[in-house]
Amino acid sequence: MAREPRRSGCPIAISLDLFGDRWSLLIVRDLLFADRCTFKEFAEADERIATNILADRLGRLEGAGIVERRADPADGRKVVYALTDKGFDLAPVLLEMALWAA
Amino acid sequence: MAREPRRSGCPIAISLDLFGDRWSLLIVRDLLFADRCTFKEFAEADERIATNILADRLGRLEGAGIVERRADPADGRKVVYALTDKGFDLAPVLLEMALWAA
DNA sequence: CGGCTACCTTGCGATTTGCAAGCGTGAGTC
DNA sequence: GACTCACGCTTGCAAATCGCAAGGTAGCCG
Repeated sequence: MAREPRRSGCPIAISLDLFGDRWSLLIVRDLLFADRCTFKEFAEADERIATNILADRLGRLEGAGIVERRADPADGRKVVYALTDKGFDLAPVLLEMALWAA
Repeated sequence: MAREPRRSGCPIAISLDLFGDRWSLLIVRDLLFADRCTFKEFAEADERIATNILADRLGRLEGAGIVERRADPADGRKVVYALTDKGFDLAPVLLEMALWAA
């Protein structure tokens, strides 16, 4: 998996390097608004992300400190994903995007 | 140039279908904050977008009603791009992204 | 006209995507 | 323990997209 080089110091460009694609923010949306937090639940969202892309994006988001993975203590097969504080801070971005489209 | 199929009714997904890539919002940023409005100026921004990608993204943004192209009356070679109202409405999205990265 | 500039377009190799199938481990059942 | 399924990935491979470089067309400038 190629690591994105930082293209410029512009904060907007930095943000886009981290989640400037058609899938990353949908995962954050699911975590914030749709109560989805497992691999399977993300994969079953309406937009039908492919599982390899999903695994890649979850890895990147984790690497960027936006989400955290934890084993489910109740079921060792499950991995529960959760937003970090940095991830929660993306809520206004998603909110503005939703407002714009509406 | 493939037209994106609408993947779901979610307003966030709709937004991402239109500008969910690493370049589209940088063009909007240039128009909003950097006083850039011609092809050459966009191409010379720090992030160094390739010219074929730039032409493609400008076409998509125009198709989405986010930017408008006009011939420069003073110089027939130049094409001046400008944001539509719909394009200006993206300012809060970019602002939140910049705040998040900072 | 001749040279220059602005805006694209084309060719093409490299990367990324998307679909499907498969794998490994843990849970539940007997 | 053996058997079966569920979950979270990984792999293979064709197709689409990207990015670099080069070319092409039309307008300006002398």
